[in-house]
Amino acid sequence: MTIDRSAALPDLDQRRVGTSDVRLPPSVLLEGTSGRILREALLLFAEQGFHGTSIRDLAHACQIRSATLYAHYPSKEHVLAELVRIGHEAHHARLVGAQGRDSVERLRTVVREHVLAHAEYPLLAVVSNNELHALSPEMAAPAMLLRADGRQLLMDIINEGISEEVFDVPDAFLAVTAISGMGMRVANWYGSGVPYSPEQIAETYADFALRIVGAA
Amino acid sequence: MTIDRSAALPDLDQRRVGTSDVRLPPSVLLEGTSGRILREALLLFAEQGFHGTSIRDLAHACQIRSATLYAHYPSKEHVLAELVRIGHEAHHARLVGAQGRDSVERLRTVVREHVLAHAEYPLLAVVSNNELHALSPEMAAPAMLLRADGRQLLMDIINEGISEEVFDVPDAFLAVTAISGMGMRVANWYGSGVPYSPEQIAETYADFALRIVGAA
DNA sequence: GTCTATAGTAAGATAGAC
DNA sequence: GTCTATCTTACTATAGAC
Repeated sequence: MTIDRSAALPDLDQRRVGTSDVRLPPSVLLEGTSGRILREALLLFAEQGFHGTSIRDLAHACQIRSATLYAHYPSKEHVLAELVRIGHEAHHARLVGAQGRDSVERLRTVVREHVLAHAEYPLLAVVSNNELHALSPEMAAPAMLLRADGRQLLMDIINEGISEEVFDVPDAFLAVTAISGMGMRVANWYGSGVPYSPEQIAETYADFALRIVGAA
Repeated sequence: MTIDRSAALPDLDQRRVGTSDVRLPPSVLLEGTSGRILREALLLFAEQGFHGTSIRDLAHACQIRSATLYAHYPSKEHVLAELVRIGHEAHHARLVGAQGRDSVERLRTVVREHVLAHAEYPLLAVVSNNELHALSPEMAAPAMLLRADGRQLLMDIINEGISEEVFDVPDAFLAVTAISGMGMRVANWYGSGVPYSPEQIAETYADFALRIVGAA
C-alpha cells in the first residue's frame, strides 16, 4: 500500500509562531505609549526573540525614537519582564480559577484553561515560554514560581484522582509533563489557518488528558 | 482539605533546558576544530539562544580567536544551520525507521522514537525546535520539510488506525499536535535531576499516545 | 514625554602575516 | 588553520534641549 502524503495537514509549524494577531488579556492597560511599546514588543519578541529584536526595531515599530522608550521602561529587559509577568499571571490565574466537583471535572477544567491560555494568547505564551532565558535569574524568578505552582496544582489533581481510584495512570509525574507539554505547544502552531476555535482545541485536549490519566 | 504542595515534583522547567550534557548523534564527526565549534555552539545556542550568543562567546568557549571560526564556517548562521540539519535529519530518520506490524505497534514505535530523540539529545532538540526563527526562510526550509513529513507520517498512522477501527479518537489532527507536542517539550525539562531514563519516558509517552487515540 | 545627538561598547566579518 | 589587527556597523543606554 502506498501512503498518500498529499492528504494535507493544515500548514503548521511556522518557524516560531503561527499568528501575528497581537492580543493581551483585557486586564492589561494598553493605552498610551507604554501600551503601544508592550504590544509591539509582544509581536517582535515572539517572532524574532528578545535578543533578535533591537531597541531600534522596537522603537521603529512604535513610531517613536529609541530614546523615548527609556521614558517608559528602564531597559529592554524590563519590557520583556513585563510581558512575562502578564503572561504568567494570566495563565496562573486561569489554572487557579478552574473549578470542578470531582477529580475528573477538575482535570477537565484545568486543562481547558491551560490550553485556552495558549490558544487565545499565542504570542504571549510563546514569549512567556521561550524567552525566559533572556531574563536574569532574578527577573525570571517570579515566573518560575508561578510555573512550579501550576505544575503542582495539576499534580495534586492527578494524585487526588489516583487515590480515589478514579484515575489509572502509569506515572503521575509523566502525566503532568505530557499534559502540560502538549498544551504549551499549542501556542506555536495555533493561528496559521488552523480551522479550530480555541474552545474546540481546549475541549479535545481536555479529553486527551482524561484519556492519559485513564479516566475516559 | 488542605492540599499539600510540599510533596515536591522534580525541579523541572529550567529557564530553557534542563541539562548541560553536550551530546550529538554518533553519525556526527566531532573531531578537530569544526567539531569543537559545533559542540560548543550546541550548548551556547541551547542555553542563550542564537542571537544571545556572539561569535566571540563561541570562539572563547572553543579557546580560539573569533577570526578562526571563519576558516570553518562562513557565518554564525551556518553553524546554527548545521546543528539544525543534524537535529532534524536524526529525528526524521528515527521516525521513518520506526516499524510495526499493525497500527498500534507503529504508533507505539514512532512515538517512542520521537520521544527518545528529544530525551537523548535535549540540547540538540531545543536548538532545532526553538532557534529555527533565527535562520533565514531559505536556510530553514529543509528542516521545515522534514518537520512536515514527520507530522504527516504520524497523521498517516493515526488515519490508518481509524480506518481499521482500531483507534477511536475525536480528532486525528489534534491527536497529531498533542502527541508531537508533548514529546517535543521533553527536551526542555529532561536532565534536571529527573529520575527517569529516556526509555522510561518514551515507553510511558507511547502509552499516553495510545490512550489519546483510544487504543489502550 | 519626546526629541536630537552621542557616548561607549559590542557585534559580525575580513585582511593579511605566519 | 590560526593568529593579530581592524573595518564597519549596530547595539544599549544616557545627556540635555524643548
